[in-house]
Formats: sequence, C-alpha cells, structure tokens
Amino acid sequence: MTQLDTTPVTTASKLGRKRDLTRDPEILDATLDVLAETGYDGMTIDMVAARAKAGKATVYRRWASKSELVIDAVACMKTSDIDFDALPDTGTLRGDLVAMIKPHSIEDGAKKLQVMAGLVSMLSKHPELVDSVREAVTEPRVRVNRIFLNRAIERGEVPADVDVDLLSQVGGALATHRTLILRKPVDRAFVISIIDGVILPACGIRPQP
Amino acid sequence: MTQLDTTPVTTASKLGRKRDLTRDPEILDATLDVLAETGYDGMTIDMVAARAKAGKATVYRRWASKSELVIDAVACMKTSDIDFDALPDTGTLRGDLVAMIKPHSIEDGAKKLQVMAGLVSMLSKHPELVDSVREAVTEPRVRVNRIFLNRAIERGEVPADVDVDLLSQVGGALATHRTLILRKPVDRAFVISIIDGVILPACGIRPQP
DNA sequence: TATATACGGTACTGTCGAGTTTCGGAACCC
DNA sequence: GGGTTCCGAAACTCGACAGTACCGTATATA
Repeated sequence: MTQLDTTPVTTASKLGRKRDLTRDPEILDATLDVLAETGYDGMTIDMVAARAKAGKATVYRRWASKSELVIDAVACMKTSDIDFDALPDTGTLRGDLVAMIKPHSIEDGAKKLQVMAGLVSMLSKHPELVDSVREAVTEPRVRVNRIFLNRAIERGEVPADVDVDLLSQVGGALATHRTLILRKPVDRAFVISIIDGVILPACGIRPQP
Repeated sequence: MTQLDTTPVTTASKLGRKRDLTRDPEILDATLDVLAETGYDGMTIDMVAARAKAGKATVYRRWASKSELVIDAVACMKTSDIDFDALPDTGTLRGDLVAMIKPHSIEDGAKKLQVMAGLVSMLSKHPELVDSVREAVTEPRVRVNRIFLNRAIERGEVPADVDVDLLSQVGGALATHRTLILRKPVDRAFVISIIDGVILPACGIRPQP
C-alpha cells in the first residue's frame, strides 16, 4: 500500500541482508489459520507471529497494521481449489453437482467459511473486504453452479426460464448459514440434501426418475 | 444467574430505595441497538449506558458482565413480531408467502439480522447463544414457512415429497447471507425473487400459470 | 428523622493488545 | 573487514475498555 521508500526509485536499495520473500506467504497462511480459529477481534499479532515462527517486527516490516495484514491475507486466499479447465461433465445436472463434492473441497470450503466467520465483524468498517471475500469464497462456487445450470439448459434438461443467478447462490448461502449461525458442519450429506431438496426440484427435476 | 444475596431468603430485603424495574428492558433495548450498530467487540458498556441514559453502575448492578448482558438481551428479543394466531391464508402458497412481506416485518427482520451479524464472533465461545439466536431470529420464520408449505401440500397444490424442512430454511439463509456477507439490503424485491425463483419452482409451481 | 439502597455521573484500577524499539546474530554488498 | 539491513525475540509505550469505587441525590423502610 503506502510504501515508505528512503531510497530514490532509480537506485534500488541493494545494501544489507535481503528480505526473505518466502516468509510472506507463510505469515499470510498463519494469519488465515488464526483468523479461522479465533476471528478478527480475538486474533493478536503475537499469535500470528508465533504461528509463523516469526518476530513481530518482521510482520510490521511488511504490513503497516493488523487490518492491512488481514486484508492482504484474504486477498491472497483467492487461489481457489477449483480447476475451471477440468470441471466434471457427466451429462446430467445432478451428476455434475455431485461430482464437485470431494473430501478436499469440503475441507477447503469449511476452512474458508471459518475465515469468513472471523471476518464478519470487520466487513462493515472495510467495504473492500466484501469484494475480496466474494471473489475468494463466494464467487468461485457460484460460477461453477452457473456453468452447470447453463449447460443443463442448453441440453434441454432444465427449462430456460429458471433463475440461474439466484439458484447458483443458494448452495453457498445455505452452507454459510449452517456454519456461521447454526454452527453445524457442512458435510457431504448436507450438500446432497441441498442438491436433491432445493436445486434440482427448483429446476423441475423430481427425485429419482 | 449467580445471584449474590446478602440477606437470608426468608427475610426479603425491604430497606432502601427500590430498584426501578422499568430500566431493565430499556437497558436491554439499548444493548440490542448498540449491538446492531457496532457488533459485540466494538460495543462498550459506556455506549449502552449512554444510550439508555443510565449509569454504568446501574448496568452492573443487574448483569455481572458484558457477555451476560448481551446473552440476556438476545434471549429477551424472543418476542417475534409474527402473530401465529393471525397468519394469512390466501388459498395459494405464493399468496401466503407474499402476504408475509410487510414494511414492518422487513424492518424488524433487518434489525435482527444486524444483531445477528454483531453476535457471530461470540457464538463460538458461547454455544447457548446459538440456541437463543435460533429461537429469536431463525426459527419463527422457518416455522411460518413450514406451516404454509404443509398447508399447500394438504390442499394438493404442492407434491408431498418436497423437503419441507429444508425449503423452510432457504429464505432465511439467503437473507442472512445477503446481510452478513454481501452487505446488501434485504428489500421486498429480493424476497419476491426468493419466492418466485427458488421456493415456488422447487415446489413444482412454474411462473404465472 | 435515621438508615439503607437505587439512581446518574465521574474518577479510578487493572489488564490486554497494537505498534515501537532494542538487541544479538546472520546475510548481503562494497 | 566495515557498513547496512534483515532476522527472531523480548522489552517497552500507550490508549482503550471491563469492571469497581465513590459522589451527591432521590426514594424507600422503620
């Protein structure tokens, strides 16, 4: 952000020990871990530093404040585990949706939802975080659902007048509600019940044809 | 909770000025206001006292700590604005659902969702709050939806194999997600789109017959 | 009237954590 | 080697807030 540069831009500072760039992602990962475990307000810089086996000064040399550290950590979380170049294509909407349920994606989603829970108190004061969270957590899943639904419409499995945008959000909203408010785990059975109880029926697909 | 009683139970203390019982709900209301505006971690007892035009000692004479005050305030929020003895009965599922959308209920729901947003950080440390929040915010709406859905099934408008429990939760989950994460207002148009884009289609009711 | 408790308001205490500084040591450049 | 910047670790400053104590006043009992 606001980079304090004591040396002129033309002459890059080449004196002294170089900054260990490998520490940046390690500190950011530690930040996300603590964030998921204790939330933003419960998190201290000491916790993050201890988790990353770093000194507090090392953290503050790279980020100006706690809030900037967290904002950066969330922004760098973007790397979704979803590979958009290798999405399942089973021939049915249900097949595609179920194929997305893998132990790894359940685990990854749970972690991101925990991080999101820890960020809720921060969102009102830092609106830019709303966008970061949406890009990193909400949007990837929505996009996948949208692709599956549009495919199903193209092949005539689903009528074209369904509300694709809204239906793409339903799964994520139910998972978020279950994690943040009900504090219950989002497991495979729950995701299946969303697919078979909400999304498919809303697309006009009745149970076991 | 843990009541420190300096006088024996048999001889109720009758000396001195009596406690003004009308201050209790006023302080609890002020607590909910501040909670909705700043969240649990941002809220201070001074804010609550100032809002209620009370002294800090008056607050601490009634509640032992900040957390107990908040827990009590949420528990006393239970009084839902919904009158279960005068639910709409229009003859169609859509009519019933739309009839529940009133300016007052939108406003009341928004306030409760804001309070809920302020409580998220607290839920992991105080599991009893999860139940209070569910009873005060989540459950009343779910119960209404369940009644409407069961009615629609009885009159044959909706097939009996729909997932009533899950569909009853969808609206609340989407509203929660929109308020807490997307930070957008839950207005009449949004609720209508949930009804027409998710709930009714999932019940096998296509748009405008 | 004397005593005791509640009230609003203010001052106080103690803790906790953000952010800064310092230190011994290591890595880099000249 | 000498100067400089990094590292982890620990000590430090400082403001904010939970919780307590006290003040003058109001209201209750005896």
